[in-house]
Amino acid sequence: MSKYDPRAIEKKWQKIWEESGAYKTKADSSKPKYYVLDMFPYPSGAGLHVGHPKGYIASDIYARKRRMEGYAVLHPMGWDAFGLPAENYAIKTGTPPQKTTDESIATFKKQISNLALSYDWEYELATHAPGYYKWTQWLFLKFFERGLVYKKKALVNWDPVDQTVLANEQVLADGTAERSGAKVEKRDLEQWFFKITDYADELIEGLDKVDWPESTKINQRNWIGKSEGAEIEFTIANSDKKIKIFTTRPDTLFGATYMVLAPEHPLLADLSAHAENKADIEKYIQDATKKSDIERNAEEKEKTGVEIKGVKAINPASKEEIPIYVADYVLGGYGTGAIMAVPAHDERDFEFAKKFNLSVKEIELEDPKKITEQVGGKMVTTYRLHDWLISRQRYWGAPIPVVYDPEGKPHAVPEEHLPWLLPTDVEYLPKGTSPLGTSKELLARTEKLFGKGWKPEIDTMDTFVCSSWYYLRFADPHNQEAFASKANLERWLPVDLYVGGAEHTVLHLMYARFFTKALRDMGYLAFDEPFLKLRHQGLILAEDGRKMSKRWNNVINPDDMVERFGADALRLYEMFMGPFEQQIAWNTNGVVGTYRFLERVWDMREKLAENPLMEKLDILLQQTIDKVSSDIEAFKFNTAVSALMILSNHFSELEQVPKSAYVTFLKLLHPFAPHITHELAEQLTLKREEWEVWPVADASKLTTATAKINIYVDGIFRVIAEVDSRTPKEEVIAVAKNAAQRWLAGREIVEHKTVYVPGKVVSFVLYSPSTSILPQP
RNA sequence: GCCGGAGUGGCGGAAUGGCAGACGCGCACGACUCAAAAUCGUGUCUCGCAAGGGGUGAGGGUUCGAGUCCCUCCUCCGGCACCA
Repeated sequence: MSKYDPRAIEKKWQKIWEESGAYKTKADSSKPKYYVLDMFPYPSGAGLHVGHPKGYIASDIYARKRRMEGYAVLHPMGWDAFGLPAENYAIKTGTPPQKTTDESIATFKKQISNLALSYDWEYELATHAPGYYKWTQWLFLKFFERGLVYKKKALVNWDPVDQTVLANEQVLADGTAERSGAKVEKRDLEQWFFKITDYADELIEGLDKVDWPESTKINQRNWIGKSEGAEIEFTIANSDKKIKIFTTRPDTLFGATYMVLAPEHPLLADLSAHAENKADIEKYIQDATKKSDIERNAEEKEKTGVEIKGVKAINPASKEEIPIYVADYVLGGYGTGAIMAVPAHDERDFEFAKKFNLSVKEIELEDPKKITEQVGGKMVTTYRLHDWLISRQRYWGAPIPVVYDPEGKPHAVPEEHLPWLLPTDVEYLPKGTSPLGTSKELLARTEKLFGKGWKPEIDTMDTFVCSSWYYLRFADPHNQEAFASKANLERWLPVDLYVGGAEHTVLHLMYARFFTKALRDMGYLAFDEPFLKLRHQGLILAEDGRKMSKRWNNVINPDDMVERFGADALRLYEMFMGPFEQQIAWNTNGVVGTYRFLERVWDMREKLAENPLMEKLDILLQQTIDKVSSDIEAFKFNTAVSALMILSNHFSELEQVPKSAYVTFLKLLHPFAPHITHELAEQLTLKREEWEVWPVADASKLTTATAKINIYVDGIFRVIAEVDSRTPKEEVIAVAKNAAQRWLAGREIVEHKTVYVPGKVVSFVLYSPSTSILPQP
């Protein structure tokens, strides 16, 4: 009797699968399609830890089940390859990002291959490949043609030491730059935007159609932040200037006793020119705009502000003159950047009014619509969502395919020049402008194609642009004529199951939905939502309960686990350790548990027999089929594995295991542990069609012939009686009465309160003078 | 502050309103062994010799029956955070 040897088995089968093309995507249009997608990873130099593959294992189990059910399954993997870590590494060492990225991809791919994830590697893609970003740029041009891309000035984080723009992620909570330690400032720069706000309403409504975690839907709705209210103009005394405010409470207009403008408000320069305290105002504005958003939030919520002295606004309802303030508790980026302050009805306004000794006016509420009309305002809808800023003053991204004529007017690079290649002759070290500005080749290329005095755009695109359409490219990743052919898009899209981290509840998932809707409106797609079913995996923490990190020296490498216990035991453990979406600490002893389970499954082949199924075993078998099937669908992998263990434990108790039951068990185990099940199927000389087929439970056998009746007396569970399932009600109650005699003796049953739940419960309620459950007769 | 989610053995966790603690880990004892490991077996919420009682963060409620539903509160985790 040979011992279970995962190393030998797994190596053998991985080789067979690779050579036979076992997981090639079948174009077979006679089969229904199913598209299972993982959020593609950023290939970092550190490699994988055991937490990374958790989602991949789950989606793989799902994909394997679908194949066994007769679907044509698309299950691809790729690389979100552009991004900051590779660039920062280049800055530090001078190694080109192309090189480090390709090395990281090779490492990731090798680690993933050890786990028998059934990807079709012919569908592999990477966003940094010119063959891919050509189409990212092409899509940019389509969005540009349609007016969904525009350029405008925006405030960005500026590092005065490194002389560069920083991403928000590179600014620490105290407002200093992560790299240089300099105090980050805000600068007004020309930036490219995607007009995602055009789709704000549809992005909210579409959420009702998809099977996503409720919390993710709520997060997206909150992020979009739709809010109904009114825009009302306040005139300025002795001036023809007006200030427009947004409010959700026009009914409180009479109570507006002062106004507040955000420090970024465009009218401020004008107003302060007439103010008595011009210098104070300018100083306040300067201090406030210098602070990063993060810093503005990190500060205690103590209100600050300055009055614009000598300038008054007129409340359009009460006609009273009211003071105007600048204060940073009003945000420039929301509504109109100005508010009417109603301290009687708003906590923040009240706090401010208290600090600056402003009057608080109690008022009667008006009808919102009527008062808005009366003062010449209008009802409007405002969103917290802003247009998507996609310019990055960075090297390692897809170049924005735009050139400027000698007058500085932007022009789209014509399609025939795509891919608009990322130059390689650049200085990575930030010098105050985007690294692409240091490329002689890019400038020469631009002048050669467009003429003397033309200049290239030197910003690159946010990497989220690249990942907003990769799920479309997977339908047809090698197409040179289009981002994907119509036929392939129709065949595979939308994604039926999408698995990935909960950290992407807002950005990536919303950008991708925006792309889908915009491309639908351009006629390229025929569906509204890209991801029909979405699930998030929970983090795997280290054994010490902290996040796995080199810093804590607590990282568990999946390669080591595969070496010790095999990929099958690792896969099983990651699914068994707890609810899929929950964050759980790693425990290597748990892998020992699933390894032992597989050992027992292995040893069982020695006691197979062509016996018929006993009724008890048959029922358990059918129940296991039913449970494992529905649990996989519901992403309750932990209880699915548990059900498999229960069946296997039952096999262990038997002298001989009926072969047919064992084969069914192998089918159910197969998506979880593909190597051992293939090996055992081969040893049993099973043909593909005999076992690589998902079993269906025989519903008629799911219920037992005898029912266990729980008997309650006075609300307390007492005893179980077994009866034939078909026994009529009166007879069951009679049996129950008999079984519970001990607790019923000498007491009177309230007959009409005897509860009978078929097949489950008989509950006797007693007359009881002491507790008076019911009124005495 | 607001919006989600969750509190169950020594640990991870299980439980369509119907036997709380499935399954796994750990631990204890036993078998095998010169011995250990591995493996197998038995036990493992708590009080009690037992019959029986108590027990799912706290308190109340609904119900024949509550871990599960409702109310109040506490704690933890995640997200948003002066959004007018």
